Amino acid sequence: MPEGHSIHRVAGALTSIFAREQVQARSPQGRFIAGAQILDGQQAGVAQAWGKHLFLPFRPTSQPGGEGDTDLAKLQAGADTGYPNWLHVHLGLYGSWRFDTDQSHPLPHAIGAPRVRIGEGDERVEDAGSTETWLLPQPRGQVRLRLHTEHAVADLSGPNRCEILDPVQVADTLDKLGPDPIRDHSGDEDRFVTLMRRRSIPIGQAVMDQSICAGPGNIYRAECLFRTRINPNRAAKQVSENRLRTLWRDLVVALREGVRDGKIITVPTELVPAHIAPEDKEARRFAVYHRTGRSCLRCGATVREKNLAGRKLFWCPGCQN
DNA sequence: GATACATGAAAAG
DNA sequence: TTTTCCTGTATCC
Repeated sequence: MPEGHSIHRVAGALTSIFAREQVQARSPQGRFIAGAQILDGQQAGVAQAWGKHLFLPFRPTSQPGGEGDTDLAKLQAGADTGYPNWLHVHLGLYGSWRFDTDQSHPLPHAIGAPRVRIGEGDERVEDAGSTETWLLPQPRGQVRLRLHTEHAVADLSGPNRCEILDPVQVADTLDKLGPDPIRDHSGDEDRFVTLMRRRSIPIGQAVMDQSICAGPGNIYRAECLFRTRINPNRAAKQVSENRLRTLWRDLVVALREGVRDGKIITVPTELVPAHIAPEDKEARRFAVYHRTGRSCLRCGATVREKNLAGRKLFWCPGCQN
């Protein structure tokens, strides 16, 4: 259940273990055999994330060329990256990446629904890729795609999307996405404001609309609207430009902290409870998310919950106006 | 053993 | 607006 910050961490992990390496690809589960066959034996480039979308570029080892620049903004503008095959993964609600490495690479933390590492405790097998000092762990559960070298393995389970795109298709995918606060390129804040002010849907819904803003999920939308005191039920176009700018900047801060920390902690320092009730452990991490019926850490009003477009929305009716 | 649920999004109605 | 897809875990019999 990852929001955008997790995907940027996945990109970092995949880059650290696979970039510039020749990678073996398999589909232990069997649902991505043709795709794995295309990637198998190819050289990976630097992985990229845009919102919740992950892109890992590949090219045949026979293909000449230098480093190759996999920057998505340049690709979107039509530049040749030197990589013909792009693995595109969206984890959806319960996809996950899990990693194992030998001693040569730091072990990336698992990302997604099952927050456990592969490797430890798992049965190991002498498989292609195993070395004298490192045996590949047996795939656990439904592994759609396994990527590995002699030093590291990444297992992908339960993705919403897992496909191979050519550069034009990658650009088409990016065209449908709004600006990503983690990337925060110049002009992104203006674009965010423009897109928001065109919409009559509640801003609580708009923040999660990936064509307006790519990256925030249910937690960041609740927490950042709380932090900026915006009522999520208000129509997006009805929120002042100033407050929209404040919201964008808060999303930039919150999501980037998420990338840095590897977890979502959004309670402002001054609101962190000195001591917390046993039944309210979440209060240290979240101000409103999953705090229905509890007292607002800022104003004391009772935090509310309701269903909005199929997802649970949490907010404080006291201080979000 | 059901069953509900999850930090998502697209398709179907 | 509802259904569907993808998987694993928690919780309830």
